[in-house]
Amino acid sequence: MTPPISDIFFRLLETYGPRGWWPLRALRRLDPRSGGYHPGDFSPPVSATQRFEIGVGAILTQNTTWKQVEGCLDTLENTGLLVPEALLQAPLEIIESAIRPSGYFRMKARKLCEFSRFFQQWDPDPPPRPQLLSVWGIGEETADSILLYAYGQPVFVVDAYTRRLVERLSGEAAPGCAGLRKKLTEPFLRLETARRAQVFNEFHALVVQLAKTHCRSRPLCRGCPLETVCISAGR
DNA sequence: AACCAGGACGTGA
DNA sequence: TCACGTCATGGT
Repeated sequence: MTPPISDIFFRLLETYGPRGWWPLRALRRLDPRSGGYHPGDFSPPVSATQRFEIGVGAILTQNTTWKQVEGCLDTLENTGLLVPEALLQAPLEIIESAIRPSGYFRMKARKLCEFSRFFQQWDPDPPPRPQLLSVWGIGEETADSILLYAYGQPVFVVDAYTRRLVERLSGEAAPGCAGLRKKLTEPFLRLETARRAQVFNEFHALVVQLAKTHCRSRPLCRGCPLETVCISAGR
């Protein structure tokens, strides 16, 4: 039978160690495994500048690799656009050219403007989830990432990787996004809020790591840290 | 050379 | 609600 979710979490944590998300550019040099910092140090991130960077990054990384996004964040920063006020008064073509490598650059330029306006209204208060979801360009995963990583809210981020992992572990179809989030959240409800946020912070980062190395669309089960507990293991 | 990447939206059934 | 097309660049 599939082990408890907490067991999955600890197996991943033992294997990969703390991931140190969100990967803010200011922290790029620090190696999460070098002991240079502790993942709890950044939840929640301290400055409005960093919260905005997280939101922008969450949008830019939609269906794209983080590596592409990093370059775009640098370009935005270097052109003075990594600030909500500046983004809102900049010509659309300037924004588009700055974020081109992240793909969907026309859509994402619009999304960044929508998010900037929203950010001005709410930050530094953590926005209510429904309000965040009402922003054009911010869906469930992006909203949850922002709530968790920018505002330290105890939200379990459910993305395509999470669903894939759960389905492979159990061998059966997972519930919808809301149902899956509830199912994954419940085992941790006895933890106090800040600790829960810290666990969810690491958990999502670890799931992404697993998805990149083993639990890919074409699975590489050899050497997977969950090989002994996964019903689909062996391919 | 197809396939995938830390999705979301619009549309028609 | 769900399936499907669209958005787009870059790495493997």
